[in-house]
Amino acid sequence: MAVSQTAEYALRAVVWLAQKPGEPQTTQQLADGTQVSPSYLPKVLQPLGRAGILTSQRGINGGYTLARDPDGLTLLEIVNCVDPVQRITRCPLKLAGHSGMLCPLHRALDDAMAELERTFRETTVGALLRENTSVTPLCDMSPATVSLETAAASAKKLPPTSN
Amino acid sequence: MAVSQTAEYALRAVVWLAQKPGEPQTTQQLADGTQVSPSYLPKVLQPLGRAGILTSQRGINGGYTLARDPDGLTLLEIVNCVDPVQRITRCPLKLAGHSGMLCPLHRALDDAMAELERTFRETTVGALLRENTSVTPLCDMSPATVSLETAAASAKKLPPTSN
DNA sequence: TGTATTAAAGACAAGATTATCCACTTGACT
DNA sequence: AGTCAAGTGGATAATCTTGTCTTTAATACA
Repeated sequence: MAVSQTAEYALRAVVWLAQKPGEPQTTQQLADGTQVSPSYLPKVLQPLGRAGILTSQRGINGGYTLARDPDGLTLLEIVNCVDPVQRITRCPLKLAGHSGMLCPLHRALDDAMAELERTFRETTVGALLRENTSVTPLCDMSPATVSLETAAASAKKLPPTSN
Repeated sequence: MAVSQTAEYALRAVVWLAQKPGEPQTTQQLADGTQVSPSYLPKVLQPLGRAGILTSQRGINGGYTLARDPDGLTLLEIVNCVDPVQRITRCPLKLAGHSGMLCPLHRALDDAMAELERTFRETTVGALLRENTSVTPLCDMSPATVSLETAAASAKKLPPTSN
């Protein structure tokens, strides 16, 4: 039982975008920065676009931009776009007498999902960025890694943009 | 994001068995009672057997029996047998500088998984059975349902055992 | 010892998730 | 308009989860 790959990818992408406000990031840039396959990433981002969490722009200087204030954007909204937290509202066994109420087992399972939901709802992207842990703001760019990544990126095909 | 089918099935089966102490339940009885496919159920139960949560006995009067005291048996142990709660112990992106500590994003994700784990660990099977809700102890047998189920079961092939 | 009953194990099928690729559209900038 | 750089959408493949079936092994009982 884990956060799905797709949800992971979506969260990484949004956090990355939140660190690049006003700079549209191409699929390639996002894929490099978040270590997600560039061919799969668009599939992950499309639901986020439809939900208004990010905007996409085609053509030169296009890419994805965060459309929401990071401080008002919860992790729950993001995961719910791509892999919704499924609450249990009625007994999965269709049993007579379980109309409104859940049996103890499914009550317990739904409580667990509710906890998960709460944790995700209480964390905003903005709050993540402001945490000053020793490691890094997001999940990337310690000095060594940054130089490696940009080296790899420019080696591929990117012009030496200032980044 | 939800509890997997397999984990659901395992939990249903264990709760069912906890309600039938000392009466080995055959795959068919368990499948009827928990509404799990009788051809899939054995696959779900085998890991529970290996973990010592239940015992199985072949032959006449065989079946599955709960091997543990329901009050000492947590939901976490059960789900961990078939669909382990995966904690995040190191950054999924292999980044330099993230040896011991998680970045804020993965810290948050792991916190959510920890909450899930805690909820499951704090609920025992015994506690579920003792809850006296209006619905029923487990997820089954309101009077109407019981008669329907036993009717269906005996219609299939079971001799009119006293049950 | 033989037979009926039951779980165990493994091969296989169906479905969902994850991932790849290509043709197409949009947009910016000559 | 023409051209290049991007995202969009659809078809397809690979992998994992879920489910089925058949054969085998164990157990009880006559």
